[in-house]
Amino acid sequence: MTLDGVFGALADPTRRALLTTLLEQGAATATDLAQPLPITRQAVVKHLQVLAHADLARCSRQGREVRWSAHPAPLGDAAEWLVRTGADWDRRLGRLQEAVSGGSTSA
Amino acid sequence: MTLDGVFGALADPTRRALLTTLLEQGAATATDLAQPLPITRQAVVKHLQVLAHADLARCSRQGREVRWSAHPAPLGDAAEWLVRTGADWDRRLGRLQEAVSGGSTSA
DNA sequence: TCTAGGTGCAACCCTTCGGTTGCACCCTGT
DNA sequence: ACAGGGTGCAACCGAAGGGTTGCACCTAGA
Repeated sequence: MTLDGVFGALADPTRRALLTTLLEQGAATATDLAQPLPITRQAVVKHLQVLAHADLARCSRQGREVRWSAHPAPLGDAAEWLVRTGADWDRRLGRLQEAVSGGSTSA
Repeated sequence: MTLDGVFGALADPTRRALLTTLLEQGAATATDLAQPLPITRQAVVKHLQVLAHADLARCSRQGREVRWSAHPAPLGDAAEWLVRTGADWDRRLGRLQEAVSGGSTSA
């Protein structure tokens, strides 16, 4: 899994909105998704392709329509990275506090 | 808190590396951070400024040096967004499975 | 005081990104 | 068959991103 792709995809508010919309509605076409937005269908397609490149969205053709759906599994990997990084810091902070306020004066 | 800034800052592998380095080493100057990297000190400074803009890093002047340190609190907010979004999807998937394989045929 | 190391600022380059437009293509329904 | 809606592709544009270089400034230390 590529953290670059996932974080990069989530960095854009329009893409986060598209992702949540897909999660709420289950599946939709680019045309449908573009309608309430102030941008073109083509722009939405580009955003969806970015999401797809991060494996956060997938598309399947049905007749002349292309239905997009969310695939939030990589969110878990990204969350894991965040929590692990933050947890490491918490542990380090805990050790630092121990060292500062702990029993022995020496570090 | 701005998810744009945090996710955007984490989208770059160099910035993630800088962040983890700061978390491991506690604090460092831009010159120190740039030394093992194949990029210029100025590039590192720009990356650190991006991290600072997302409130993921902070700097303080000490004499003629500027020491940078990590501030991973926003990671928790970003992780919360990820988990919440993923959890929503899990609940929806659970309901869908109930509707498909559950007792009553109507949704 | 003078030298050297660390920093900040500004200009510049090339690439990527977000977005638009125009057009060709294909599927659907009458 | 044919009109219409949905899609894909390509070109184009302005802005932002990542990176570099050059130089001025300031602080520490001899």
